[in-house]
Amino acid sequence: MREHASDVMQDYLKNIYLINRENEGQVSTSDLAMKMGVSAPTVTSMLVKLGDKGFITYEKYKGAKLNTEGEAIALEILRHHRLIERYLVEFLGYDWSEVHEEADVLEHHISEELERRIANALGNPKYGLYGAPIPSEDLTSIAKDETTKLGEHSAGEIVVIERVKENYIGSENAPRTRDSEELQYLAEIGIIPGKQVKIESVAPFGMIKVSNEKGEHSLPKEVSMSIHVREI
Amino acid sequence: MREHASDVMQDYLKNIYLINRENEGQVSTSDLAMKMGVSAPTVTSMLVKLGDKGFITYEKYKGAKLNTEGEAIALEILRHHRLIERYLVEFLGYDWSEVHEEADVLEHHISEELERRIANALGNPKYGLYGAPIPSEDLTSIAKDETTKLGEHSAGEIVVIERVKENYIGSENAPRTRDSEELQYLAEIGIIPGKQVKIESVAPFGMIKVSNEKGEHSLPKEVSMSIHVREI
DNA sequence: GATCTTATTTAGACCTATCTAAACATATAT
DNA sequence: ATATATGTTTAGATAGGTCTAAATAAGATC
Ligand SMILES: [Mn+2]
Ligand SMILES: [Mn+2]
Ligand SMILES: [Mn+2]
Ligand SMILES: [Mn+2]
Repeated sequence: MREHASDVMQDYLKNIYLINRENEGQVSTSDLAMKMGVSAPTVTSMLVKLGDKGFITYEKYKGAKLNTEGEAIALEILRHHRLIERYLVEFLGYDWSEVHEEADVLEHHISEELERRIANALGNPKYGLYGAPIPSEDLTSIAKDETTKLGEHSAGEIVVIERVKENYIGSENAPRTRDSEELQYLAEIGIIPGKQVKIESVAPFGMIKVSNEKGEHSLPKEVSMSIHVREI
Repeated sequence: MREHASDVMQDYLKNIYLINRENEGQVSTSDLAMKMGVSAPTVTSMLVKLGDKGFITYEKYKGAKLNTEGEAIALEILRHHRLIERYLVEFLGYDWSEVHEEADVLEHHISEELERRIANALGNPKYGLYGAPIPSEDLTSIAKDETTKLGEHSAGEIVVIERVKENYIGSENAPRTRDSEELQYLAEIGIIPGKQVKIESVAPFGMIKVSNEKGEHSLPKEVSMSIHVREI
């Protein structure tokens, strides 16, 4: 029936999907290499394989784009990831800053049965931590993200944090995965889903200054663009 | 520090440990091949690698024996396995016949942190499903198995089922892993931890006939030797 | 103890995922 | 339009885990 995708391939497909969310069009070799933490030639050879298996359409020097099958796999893994994260927080007392790496491994190794049971225990949620939408069980739909980015707001506005992204575009325009320490720091200064912040000013270089009950905090552009909020 | 053991190596070490429990002395290439579901040459080459890494002592044509390091890894994986099985049953409503395969995969992929949280949720138990002893967190001790084997009892005795082994020595003297259907069948005829059976007779070839509220059931030697009980 | 049988190892191959160094293509700047 | 810089692919190598076919060692039988 469906071609088999190894764990590693699943990660490539998931990351192609995630990069593509940020960055419409084809996904480049170097963006993927950065995200996957491997060399560019490694990516090239993998893209060829993924293309042969029909998961993606790959054009030399142009980049990769998911096909229907590849997207289904990406959504499947993303669903696992977000369900696992939420489960670990709600049922095993993890802090939201600690679950990402655990989920990044387990996402490839839970059975469909365990996925169902975890989803069920959580009440079959449509959103995971920080409002990240969870693909539906049949992998046909994924809730739309209704939020805006903190970095797009202007001085004086008050917003509610909805979501702190795990993956974002870093300072050199390279995608990266935020690590626990970074998430922890943001938590410490009160950048936590559900909490409010006021935009104090937007300084040069897109630096943004926000305030909350923990005081005033300056965030660089890349960071403020990775925090999703809702205006009130 | 410690040499790295891949997932596959972890399974070899775990299975060397388990075979050795049944069968004192060195573990043979063919027993391991059977248990792992791979060819004999594959095992030979893996035993050489495990020897080079210091996990086992391997002598050509004589078989393998775990070293301290290899045993620690085996116990670690076994601990994960048994904690996961019990967690799935107690917290996610799995039936005890369904969890083995799930645990066989997940045992390699949970972090030490998740292991601790799972153990904690279960009250840091010393025994898993069917009374299978769980190695301690520091991997130095494992509770002793106080049970006897159903197949060692005589007609007239009444025993309580303590444990239905997942791994046992099959009819051709080859170790095998019991599958869900088999566990399910045993469950259906009332061979379930905690339940009593009376030994009705011991027939030729070690065939044993037992009775309980579900009626009379005949079990072949290999099966009766894989069911641990306590006399009352 | 010579012979037959069975267990084990050796040899040689393949597939996956990765790397570095070198070649080449595309995009940018002068 | 040419030169330069950057991004991408090709080439060739390595390591892990597996296989089948063939050689060889150990164990069992007579
Ligand atoms: Mn992953
Ligand atoms: Mn799934
Ligand atoms: Mn396993
Ligand atoms: Mn552990």
